[in-house]
Amino acid sequence: MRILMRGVEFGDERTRQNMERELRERLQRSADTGRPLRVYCGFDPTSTELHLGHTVPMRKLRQFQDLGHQAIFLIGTFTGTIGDPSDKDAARQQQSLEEALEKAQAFVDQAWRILDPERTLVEYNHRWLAKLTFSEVIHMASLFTVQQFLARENFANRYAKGDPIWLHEFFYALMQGYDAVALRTDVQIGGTDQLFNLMAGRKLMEAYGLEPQVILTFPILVGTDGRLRMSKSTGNIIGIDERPGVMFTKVLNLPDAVFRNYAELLTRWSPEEIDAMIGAMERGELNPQDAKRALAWEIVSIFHGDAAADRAAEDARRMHRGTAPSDAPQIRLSGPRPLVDLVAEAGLVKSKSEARRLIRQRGIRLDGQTVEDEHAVVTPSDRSEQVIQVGKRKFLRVLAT
RNA sequence: GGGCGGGUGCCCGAGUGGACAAAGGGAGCUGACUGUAAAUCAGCCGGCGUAUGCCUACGGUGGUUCGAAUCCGCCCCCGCCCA
Repeated sequence: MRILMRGVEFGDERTRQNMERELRERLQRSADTGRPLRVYCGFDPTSTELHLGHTVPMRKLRQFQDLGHQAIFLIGTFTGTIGDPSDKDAARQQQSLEEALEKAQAFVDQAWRILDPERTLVEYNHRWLAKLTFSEVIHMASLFTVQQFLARENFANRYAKGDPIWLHEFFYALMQGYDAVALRTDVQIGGTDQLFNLMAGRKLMEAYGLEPQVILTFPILVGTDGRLRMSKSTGNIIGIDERPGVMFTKVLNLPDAVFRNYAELLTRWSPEEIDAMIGAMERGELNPQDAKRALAWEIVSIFHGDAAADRAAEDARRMHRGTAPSDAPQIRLSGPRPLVDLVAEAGLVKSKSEARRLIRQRGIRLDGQTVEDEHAVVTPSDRSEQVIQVGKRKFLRVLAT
């Protein structure tokens, strides 16, 4: 129980007490009857990449798994075509079912970094949501009032600003709620921003004569910018499939202020350890950089193992000295090439113009020497590789063919 | 269905015939400073072998004009008010 409730956050003490009590009762009943609880968390396939933000509820699912319960990894192949308004100021762009299914596959592939494939049920909500009849939808809609929706902060804001609120956005909560009905779940896990949707699930379950699910919500993980929720569309993500070195430096470059948020949501550290570290930082006994180095190691280790974490830490040191990390991309050259073409082709910059710009700003180095000439040419050497560095952290190794 | 106001670069937003790749802000990128953070300062910020050059771009389309983000026609879309 202590493990399962760790990190749970509702923003309301009464809700927390109620949920804790309900969860305790369910666990007891499960122990008595031998029926594992059905625990699920849904993810809309809006990108092809799972990121650290997704892993917070996923790891909670894993904890339930490890206690013998049934984890359901639900992919919002249908809800994902509508778009969740929860974290948005504006409506999300819609996509087709085909696109959603493609991304869903990518999600499943990455999910096994956290979940146990043997004990996970993967579900797709288009299987039941696509079959609902209009009268069923109307019935569900009749259980909620427009005022309840307009009371939600993001809708209220958009309404006040005169921004469009599309009718179909209201249905998002109903659809997600119906997932709980269709799956007959005992527990649903989600971010605190999902509270409204999860509560809609409880309401619908009651209306369908089912016992309402227990809901557990968790704080939102902020992105690399240190302010906004981590999400692909904001571009502030750390993907769980990213190379260990990239993951490591991204964590290292986080603003100091998010240390607690990350430590509590992502690491295996105990609350006591985390408090101790933050206390030491505040007293000036621990350099925040060292704390983040430990955090980076811990996070990389969780997803890629200790060895990869060690290597990433070493690479970060090398990069700081201006030498290429061990996993830097390589390119083979048969003859002299203009530097500008080379870095553009290798994808280190978006365009040749950008490359020229960077040279003018002294942001490109060749073997440690700042490149001064926009027309510089790279000539491959048989003897040794050459290292091109763009900005602080992009490297390219050049070898002769 | 009617009236009014809108649709501009990644986002917000100024711009009502040429000096507009288009003010300003945000985001992003580079450099300095630092702890590889934050803050601050400077620069950059559509593309093109760099060019007082060309291409792409101001909801769509068709016009007017030497010249259109700016004017006109038609169309699409959004907000507010009324029905």
